[in-house]
Amino acid sequence: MAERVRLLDVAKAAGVSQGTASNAFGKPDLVRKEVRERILEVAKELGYRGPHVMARMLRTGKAGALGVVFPDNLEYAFSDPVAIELLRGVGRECARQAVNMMIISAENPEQAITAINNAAVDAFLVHCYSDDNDIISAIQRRNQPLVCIDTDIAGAAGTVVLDDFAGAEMAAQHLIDCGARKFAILSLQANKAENFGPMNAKRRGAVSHRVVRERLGGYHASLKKAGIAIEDVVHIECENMSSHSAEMVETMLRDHPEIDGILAMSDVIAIGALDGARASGRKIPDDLKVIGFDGIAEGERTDPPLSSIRQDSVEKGRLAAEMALGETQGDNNRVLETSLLVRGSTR
Amino acid sequence: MAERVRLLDVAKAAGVSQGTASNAFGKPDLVRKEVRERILEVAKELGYRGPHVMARMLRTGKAGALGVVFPDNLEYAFSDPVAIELLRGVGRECARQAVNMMIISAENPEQAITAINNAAVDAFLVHCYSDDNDIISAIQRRNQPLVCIDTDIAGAAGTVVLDDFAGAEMAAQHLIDCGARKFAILSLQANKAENFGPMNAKRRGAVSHRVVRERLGGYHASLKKAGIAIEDVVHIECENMSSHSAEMVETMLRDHPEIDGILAMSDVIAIGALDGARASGRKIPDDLKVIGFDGIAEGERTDPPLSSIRQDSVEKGRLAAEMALGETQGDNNRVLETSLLVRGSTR
DNA sequence: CTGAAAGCGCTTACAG
DNA sequence: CTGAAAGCGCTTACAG
Repeated sequence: MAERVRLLDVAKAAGVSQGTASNAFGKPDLVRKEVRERILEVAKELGYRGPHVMARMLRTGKAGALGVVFPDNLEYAFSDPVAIELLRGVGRECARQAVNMMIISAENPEQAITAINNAAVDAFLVHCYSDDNDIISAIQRRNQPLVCIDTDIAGAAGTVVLDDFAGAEMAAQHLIDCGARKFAILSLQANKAENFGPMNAKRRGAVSHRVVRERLGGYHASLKKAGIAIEDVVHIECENMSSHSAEMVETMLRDHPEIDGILAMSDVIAIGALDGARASGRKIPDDLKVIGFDGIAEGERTDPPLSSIRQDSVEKGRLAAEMALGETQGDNNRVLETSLLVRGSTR
Repeated sequence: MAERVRLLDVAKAAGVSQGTASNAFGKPDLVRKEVRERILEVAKELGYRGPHVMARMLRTGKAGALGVVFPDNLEYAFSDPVAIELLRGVGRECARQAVNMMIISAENPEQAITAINNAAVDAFLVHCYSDDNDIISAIQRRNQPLVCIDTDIAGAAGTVVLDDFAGAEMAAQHLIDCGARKFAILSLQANKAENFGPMNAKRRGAVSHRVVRERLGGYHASLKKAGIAIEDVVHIECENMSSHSAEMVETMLRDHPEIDGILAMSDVIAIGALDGARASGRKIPDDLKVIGFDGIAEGERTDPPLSSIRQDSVEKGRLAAEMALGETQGDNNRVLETSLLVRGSTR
């Protein structure tokens, strides 16, 4: 490959100083029109490809990119429908602000830290459930704006979370209103230790993921209000994967045939629950009512269509990106609302 | 904020040269253990945050990131299930090679070109349908490895495409084997001009998107072989969106009630076709057989489950990333195979 | 194994 | 509006 043409080469060939040549590209208003055009023409003749990105970055200190990290599970970003919606929102805001989107990729936590240190970005966005995390610390060490989604982290420039408590309250209240009395709660993973299956009271007390804690609290609040004892509620911790929750629900319905209402902490889990319930011979919503959480599009096509608590994940991502990129004034701890979405799986 | 601590500050404080300090971080083997440890300790005391990313990039010329561009439609990346699978594959390979993933984001083509010029990456991956494209030219001007997915572009370092022709042949042959005789083809967008609706012979001759050209060719080959005249086949160009194809199919079945086989160029289109056919009172597969293309997971849950031509989009993305990052020897024009996926929508 | 020096390519005060 | 100069922070030949 030929030697790279530099700005200085262009400047010399055009008979101007390097500074003027630089301005011709970066600040066109500062250069007289004829001069600018001559510089651009000479540049084209020499095959100059425009200012070197890395050099400009070093000089200006601006990377023109937003880093996005998924510390809990790095492949998760492109698997979970909710995470994808989030990315769509982030992408939208990045496009609006003419900033690229750097997805930090790694196979394991150690590599993730290296990846974070190697990323030329102006700010970070983190989606995670827990806050005690080496990856988070690595980001904080970079000393750049950091916005957290779905969890609170001390020292973050901002936080975007859902009013998970209120959403869960709504979900449980809705099932109660539909006549359910014997409840099962299908929980998302509650903390770092993977411990899928029945969730006893001890484990329910050791929840470190904010989302799980809040949603559990919301469910319980409505159930208690309706006079239902929490000890009588079946709790199961599920992987966020339909095939897994389907199995869990089949087993559960064998052990607890009386269950007539399922509160699932995600639509992905709820969709599996529909499968498991159908395989167990239950008619939904007649025998058993199921409500999910998130309101993903796929819930429209299930059999029956899935009731849920709708959240606007796209907006969640967009807003977080906006905050990270520093266009937001004032309050930097945002709580987004949810709404009840009634479809065929409850009545 | 305090002044940034530089490597030179660390070197001075540790009583070594800057070069040695640099090696302590980047090439630990070249520095005696005690010296290295002293340097690292001094660094920690001074609050040195590790080598400045941009400076290292400028010096080494390596960005440690792969650029990913979706020139046809920039929001498409996080909307289309097939694009998301592609991204998952790219992400997986990036993780394997410890490289980050830079998604080029922009609201319009002009901004996209700026975004490309501002991206500090080592190589580009492009997913697109057409090859005549200002955005592609902008990437090529960067003079970095470029791998194209789903289209051929002159001067690309590599290409990953599907054997779309063979896949489409299989799809049509399968419907013929199932007894269909009166066909409709639901095409993806055929070229830059959005021209949704009936697709006459003239427009069928002006297809610039490779995928559409190949799939159309494959369908036609099987149909001709079965003695079906192409002029009798209804062709409709659809937006790649289920709600749109559903409408198109309702109208189509009103105008052409004889249709008993639908060949859809994507599963997203096919899923809409199922809706449209159901709304028109057709029983699938008894009255009408439908086959899609792609084999996305969502096709398992439709009513009835969708037959399709399966492609491995994850592997497509992964392979393209591998090629772009230069780990591939030999042939750099890969053609991936497809397979027939028979489910409830055909019999 | 260590040190002194050059230079990656640019932008931005500064002086005119 | 233009030019000369400094410096962003690092890594890497090179000489010892």
